Amino acid sequence: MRRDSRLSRMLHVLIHMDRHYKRATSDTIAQMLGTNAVVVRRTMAGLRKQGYVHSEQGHGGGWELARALTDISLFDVYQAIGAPPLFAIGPSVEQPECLVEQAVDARLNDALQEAETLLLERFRSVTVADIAQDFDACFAEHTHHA
Amino acid sequence: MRRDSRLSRMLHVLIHMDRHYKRATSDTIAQMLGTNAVVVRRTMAGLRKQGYVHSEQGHGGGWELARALTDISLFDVYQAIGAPPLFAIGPSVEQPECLVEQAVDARLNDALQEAETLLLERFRSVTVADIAQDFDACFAEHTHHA
DNA sequence: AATACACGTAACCCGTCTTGTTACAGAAAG
DNA sequence: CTTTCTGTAACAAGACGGGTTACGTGTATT
Ligand code: FES
Ligand code: FES
Repeated sequence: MRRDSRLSRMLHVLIHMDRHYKRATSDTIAQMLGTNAVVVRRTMAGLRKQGYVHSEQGHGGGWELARALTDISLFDVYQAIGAPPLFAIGPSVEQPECLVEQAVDARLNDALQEAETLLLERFRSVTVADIAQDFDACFAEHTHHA
Repeated sequence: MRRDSRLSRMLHVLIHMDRHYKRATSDTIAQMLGTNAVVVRRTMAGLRKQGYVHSEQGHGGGWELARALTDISLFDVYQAIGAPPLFAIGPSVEQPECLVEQAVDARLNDALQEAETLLLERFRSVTVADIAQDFDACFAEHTHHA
């Protein structure tokens, strides 16, 4: 359990639901992700709150897409899972007294802020549908050579 | 203990040694960082291995700079502490079978790689001396208004 | 109504990683 | 020889993502 994989997993699920099965239970999804149904529900709760997916209880229930993949960006999904911290490094304390430490943290935060801005910009500019198309292309390539 | 603060701390120490006391014991450094002497030795061991600082044992020993701050970049320090992981998010597994997951991870890694490149580029282009100068400027400003 | 199915959520444990702490060995100066 | 340092190993603490169990709730089937 090193790095937070929730974003990756949720993207996978969204595309899976769009391309394979419009409706899927937590258990099915958990199996394909190699994890647990509770983890799936826990993570997808965020997506539901934002209205990207819809869930129904009881017999025949499960999860289904509530929006087109073209209307969901990586940033949307990132936000939906709670916008977890992006970086594993950072300053030591929030409000350091020492002026040197303030200068250090300012420079460090500058660089981190730049990288974060770039990363989130990329997230904003890519839709889940874009990734699905990548898959389509890769799949076509795959079958073409077979 | 949220984010790895070793980089920030080591930068602080380097500038402290250059501007205040050329020689300092682990205990002194630990006190100014608000931590423990063993943690200081542990972290600074990397800087010593790279030849940025020098340590001497026994009575009157301690740490001192072995290179000018102008010759040490943030990237150097980052490398010296072991180049810890920069990001807290990432793909779930290394070699996914599912082509969708591969497409997801490819896009994700693309964005992360871009951000990492930018961040390390910034680290490379800033020397510890640059930060020390920031401090000088801030300090002058501070006393000027007093 | 009873049952099976599936989500919702809380509670708990586990693995990993940084950080803090204790303990002890070795080296250098007084 | 004692004091003052570093060098390391070993271990505990705290945080966090992730896995698991348990139980409640809603819904379709019988
Ligand atoms: S398992 Fe369905 S898309 Fe990967
Ligand atoms: S304590 Fe010496 S520079 Fe911050």
